[in-house]
Amino acid sequence: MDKYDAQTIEAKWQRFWEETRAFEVPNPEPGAPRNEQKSYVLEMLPYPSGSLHIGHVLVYTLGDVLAHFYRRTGSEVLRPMGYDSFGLPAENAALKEGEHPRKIVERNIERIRAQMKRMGWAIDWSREFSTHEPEYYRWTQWLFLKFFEAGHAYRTAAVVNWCPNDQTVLANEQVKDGHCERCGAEVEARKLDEWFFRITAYADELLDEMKDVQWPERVLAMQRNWIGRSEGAEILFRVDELDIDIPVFTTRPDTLFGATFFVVAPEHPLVDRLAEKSPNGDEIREYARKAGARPTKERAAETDKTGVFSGFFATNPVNDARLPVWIADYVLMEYGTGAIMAVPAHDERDREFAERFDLPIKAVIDDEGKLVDSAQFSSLPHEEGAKAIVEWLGTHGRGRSAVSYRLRDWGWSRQRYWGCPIPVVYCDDCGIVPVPEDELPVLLPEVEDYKPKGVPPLAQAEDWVRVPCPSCGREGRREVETMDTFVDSSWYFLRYCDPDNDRAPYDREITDYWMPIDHYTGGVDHSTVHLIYARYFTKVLNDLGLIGHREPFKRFFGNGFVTQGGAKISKRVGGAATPDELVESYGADATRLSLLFIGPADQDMEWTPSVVEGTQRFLRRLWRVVGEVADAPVGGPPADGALARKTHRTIARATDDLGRRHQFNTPISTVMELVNELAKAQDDPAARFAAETAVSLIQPYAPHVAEELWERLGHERLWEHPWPVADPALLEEDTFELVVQVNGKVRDRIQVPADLPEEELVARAKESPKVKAQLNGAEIRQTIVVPRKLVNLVVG
RNA sequence: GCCGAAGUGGCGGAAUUGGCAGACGCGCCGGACUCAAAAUCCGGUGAGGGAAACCUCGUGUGGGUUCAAGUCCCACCUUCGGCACCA
Repeated sequence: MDKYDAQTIEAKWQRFWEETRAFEVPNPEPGAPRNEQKSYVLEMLPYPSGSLHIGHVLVYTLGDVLAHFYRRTGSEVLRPMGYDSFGLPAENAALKEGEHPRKIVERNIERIRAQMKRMGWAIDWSREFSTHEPEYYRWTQWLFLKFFEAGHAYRTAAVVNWCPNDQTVLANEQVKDGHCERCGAEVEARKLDEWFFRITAYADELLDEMKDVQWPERVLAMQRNWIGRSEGAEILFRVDELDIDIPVFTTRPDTLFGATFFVVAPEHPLVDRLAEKSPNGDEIREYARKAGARPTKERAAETDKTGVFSGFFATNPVNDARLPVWIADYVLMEYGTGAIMAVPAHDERDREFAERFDLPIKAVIDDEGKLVDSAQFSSLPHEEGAKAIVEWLGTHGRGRSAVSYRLRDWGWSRQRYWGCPIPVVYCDDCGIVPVPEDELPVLLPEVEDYKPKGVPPLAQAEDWVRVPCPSCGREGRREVETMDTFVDSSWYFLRYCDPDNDRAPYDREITDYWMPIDHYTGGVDHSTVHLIYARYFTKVLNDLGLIGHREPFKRFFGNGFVTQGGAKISKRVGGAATPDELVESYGADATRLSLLFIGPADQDMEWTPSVVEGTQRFLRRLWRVVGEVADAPVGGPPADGALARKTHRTIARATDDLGRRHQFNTPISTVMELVNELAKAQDDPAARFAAETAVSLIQPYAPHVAEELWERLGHERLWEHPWPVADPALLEEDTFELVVQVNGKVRDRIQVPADLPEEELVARAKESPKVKAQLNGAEIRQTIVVPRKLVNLVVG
């Protein structure tokens, strides 16, 4: 038999799949019967900011394995691909290369597409699109209009994250550790007008509907942390001298009797009024100005608490205690109400402040967790006390239970060029006016200088900006900011369902068939960004009646990072292998196999050349062994010997690992075992069955070599061939190795017939010379029998 | 501090419902083929003791439950990820 030649084989089948459009799937015809079993398999779409790296090979191979597996187990599989080509990542790549973003992006897309085809991924290429194409962003704009009309989108002045390097606003979700997620520059606080989506209105839905998805706990936990829901109470404190009530939020209403002072944040709107009436107004104003200008991060880093007394007192509604009102920067305006009741006995920060400024500390919970010194609530367990106190506040009109969130509204407009234009017009008379649907898309104009400089580059396109107000017809001005890339990617999976629709973003009947996505794969770095935005979008679209589901991704698989030489591979690092080089040296099949064989795909993994050398060696071995079996004459009766049974067990294991356990590495191991067995028993009557099965089971991982060997075995179109099914009758051997333990320690292993009754198993165990030696005549106190596994003899 | 995940040979990892720890692969050692090497094939490979049969120990640490624990319970330690002056 000839040598295994990956390049020739892979070229042959890739050409065949392309010519026969093997992986295109039609949409259901209206009214026609539909395949009951559909499977929408998707991986996060790539930014065309360069070419594919080894991490991409992992993600898309994971999706590919599933797509093949589901197709062959009877599902109609939708497995599309596109490019997240608008927005910062793509634009920054273009700026680096010094050419127009469109040119760079389109060049990268061509490169990536070629790489994907060279990997042999089973993609429905007829549905491909890029988010920067007007045919796509027209509908991004259309969806925005729906959001805007329904009050989900609004524009307001806010303190936002400003990246001085990228010269644009960033969403909270795009700031990691105080730095820009994309470029790493330290983020500044700026107050300016921004577009927002009211995602906070969906905080509870985003939490509650997690129960309807099968996601890794770690990802759900990240989203929970991000949303940061805290239950507690809002309580009104009265300042008589000023005739005002100040609300505070607390998660610990049970400690209300322990409040000994009161603090408002320096940015709190009431600070001006306090200063105005206070004898030390200048000091207050000075403190508030200085403290308020500092970012939260910096304030938190301060070791000593600072603050200034206002001269006023707030009244504790439960006991009329007069609490001195302080202004201090350890209280943040952006959380709760920007004012707190301070309970130094039971809050570390309040305690530090009390100690620093010599304020009283009053304990109201004892060692047993019961309330003390709390009037009629004393001696209640503190959880009950909390409820009782909130109830009391309610009946006296001084408070109610309340919930606070860490989540902020999603700021998504960018002062940059390369993004989806926002279809609104500013009119002096009519305000913000949406562009009529039939005038979409608002095309992104060409501008001379698209480089970021703090003001939106679109403002230069004066002819484009000046437009009649759609409402009154007088002169208006277009919005010159653009949408963030995460808006584009919040609905792209719907467009794949119906990519050529020019009357709507998609046909509801078609999305109702394909959606939700059955298996979504991508990096967990998107846990609190794309994955939360897409969930939010889906819920709004559902509430607007535009789609029939509330969660976009039924199951999410968060793949680990691939490292080479210890570094995360996002760009080409020195010495790291690229997919192109790997494919050239080892072929696509060995490369694909290597990334899934290293270890569990949901954990980070270190890729080394020795792994792909190992998988290449396996493929050569498979090629030789299966080739030899294929060349041998066919014949012999149906076999039920050891090799046949091993083959059935391999089917069962690979199927269960892939279909139920979503484990990608162990199916490869189990097929390797089968090939090892087959190599030793090529004359076995079941050899051909074993060879065919090995090829069939490895097909999702290494589709080219599998197809070629399948053809040599006299068959065709393995990718459409039903997945093998194990015969339950042949899953076990007719004998098994009985483990004999004495006092729980293995003392012998004996081969026995599978159908031996329990008493007989025990008898055989006792006959073993090794066991006899151990027992040494002692009396057996207890006998444990695990059928088909072991016998344990317990002696005194 | 809070939330989450994870600690197993020289290395990546396997062990699905509590039932033989270390599958599969890498590396290493020995052998075959070869003038030689590469490739390939065959065998070995947790640690300690022993000539061997075999024995003892062994899944981060310390306890516990059980005939039996990598797996379950309690208390810790370490690493990684998220959140964090969030009241």
